[in-house]
Amino acid sequence: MAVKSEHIPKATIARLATYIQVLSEFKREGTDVVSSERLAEACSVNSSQIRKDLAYFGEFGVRGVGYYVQDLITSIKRSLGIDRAWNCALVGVGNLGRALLRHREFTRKGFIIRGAFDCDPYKIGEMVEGMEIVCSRQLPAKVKELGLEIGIITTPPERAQRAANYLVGAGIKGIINFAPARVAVPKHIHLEYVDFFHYFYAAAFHIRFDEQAD
Amino acid sequence: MAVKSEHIPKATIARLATYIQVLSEFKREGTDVVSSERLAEACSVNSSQIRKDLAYFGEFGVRGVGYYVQDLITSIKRSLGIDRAWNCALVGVGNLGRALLRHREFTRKGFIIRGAFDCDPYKIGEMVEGMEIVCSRQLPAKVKELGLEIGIITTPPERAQRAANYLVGAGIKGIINFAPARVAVPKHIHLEYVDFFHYFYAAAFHIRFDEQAD
DNA sequence: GAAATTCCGTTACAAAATTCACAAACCAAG
DNA sequence: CTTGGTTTGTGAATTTTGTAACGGAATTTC
Ligand SMILES: NC(=O)c1ccc[n+]([C@@H]2O[C@H](COP(=O)([O-])OP(=O)(O)OC[C@H]3O[C@@H](n4cnc5c(N)ncnc54)[C@H](O)[C@@H]3O)[C@@H](O)[C@H]2O)c1
Ligand SMILES: NC(=O)c1ccc[n+]([C@@H]2O[C@H](COP(=O)([O-])OP(=O)(O)OC[C@H]3O[C@@H](n4cnc5c(N)ncnc54)[C@H](O)[C@@H]3O)[C@@H](O)[C@H]2O)c1
Repeated sequence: MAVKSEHIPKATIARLATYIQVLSEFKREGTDVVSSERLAEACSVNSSQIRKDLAYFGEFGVRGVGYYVQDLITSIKRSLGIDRAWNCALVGVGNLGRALLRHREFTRKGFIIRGAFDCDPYKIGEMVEGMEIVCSRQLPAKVKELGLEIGIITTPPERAQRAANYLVGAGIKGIINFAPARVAVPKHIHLEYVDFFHYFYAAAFHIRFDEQAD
Repeated sequence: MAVKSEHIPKATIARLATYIQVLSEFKREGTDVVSSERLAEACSVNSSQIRKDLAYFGEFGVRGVGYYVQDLITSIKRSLGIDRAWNCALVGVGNLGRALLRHREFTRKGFIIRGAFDCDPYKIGEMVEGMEIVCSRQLPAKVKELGLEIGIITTPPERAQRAANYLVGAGIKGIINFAPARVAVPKHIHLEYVDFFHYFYAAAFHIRFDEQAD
């Protein structure tokens, strides 16, 4: 699906992910058609917001009717580029890495972890969830062989830069970094930071702030 | 630390978390003083942004000098309300829940998981990381007994609402929901959604978008 | 089949966030 | 003590994001 406008707000992308989640729930409940008003309520956003977000990508609704749930899910997925599978490499098979490898939802949502890499000789060769843990040095070969496009970093923070270097050198296109460390990559590589503590900090701040307001 | 202004942007809170991360790295490297310019570069933001974000909470810098790294970390922590420990309850001890329980960083950062709850009779009584898995029904008693304030939901999505209800009923103040499901809670309860797929969707979108731009 | 109703897409407007720009504050050197 | 070189904190300008309003397309009702 072609993008109409030049720049799309980061916040719009985040909301589209929420829309998919809520729409999938509607679908499971057997709802076929939904208005922007009803969807907005379920997502805790303004209904104009939804119509505007969708307008960046095309016209998906029917005036006087609303949006067909299944069609809208398909359209949003196409807009986000998740109407196809993405092959992923996971670097760092520790606690978190294993939890991700065992999570079936990644495959179901089209993010297929096809390679698991570690540098610990005791771990290399071990099977996790039907996948053999491979030495990080083999990344370049595996990236080419398996067509890996997205790298997932779940190493300790002090090793995150090295993992990123391996991934970039191997020709990966994007990186999702779960380690709490900033990493430097060439600017054509897309980089996302996932920091759980952001959420905890925000919660702590608001809980204390709300208390003070009383 | 008193808050100067009424409303503080959500984005500011998120950035403060990044500042702490980067400042901690500076500290480890032995840097004592840092200018907003240098911090900005390391965080990939504008330097006025940093000064403005900090100004919401007070005046932490010295003109002509910059910010004392350790002092600034302390000040930001106080501003966010993480200058003390927060007792947490984890509901749903599966793959992800276990990874979180084993993660030492939570305790180090002041988010201490003091209770692990599950509803699976086979899991109740099991020890994980020195903690006994307890039946969810005991939440109200444990919340009072241990002074638990933040609930972490790591149940399957279809059980997330029930877990939230338990937590709210038990008197928790905030919830961090790792399950991909919207939940309804009274508005005095602070709720944060952690959805890994947001990051994957954003990566997929940008990788494809950047390719198209060529 | 006309009128009333619903609800999308878009434009116009308002609000919020970000960046700019500069006075005031600080330090170091002479 | 003064001067010169920095760097903060903040009001003003700019950019971005979100909301409201409304014309028009589709459906339903009578
Ligand atoms: N466990 C959690 O719940 C959790 C939560 C939030 C963030 N994190 C972050 O995720 C990361 C991983 O956490 P964890 O608990 O799984 O740690 P872990 O120590 O259990 O696992 C890290 C793994 O990375 C491997 N590794 C180290 N250097 C490597 C390299 N250069 N190349 C490939 N593999 C390498 C190690 O051998 C190990 O298997 C950490 O940065 C942590 O801060 C973890
Ligand atoms: N595993 C991952 O890497 C991962 C990644 C992203 C999101 N998630 C989400 O996190 C959640 C947990 O994932 P998981 O892989 O750990 O699943 P899991 O099935 O391994 O664990 C879920 C646990 O919750 C318990 N549970 C169910 N209902 C409960 C209730 N009412 N009260 C208390 N406990 C209850 C189950 O007994 C089980 O132990 C899911 O919603 C999943 O979508 C997981």
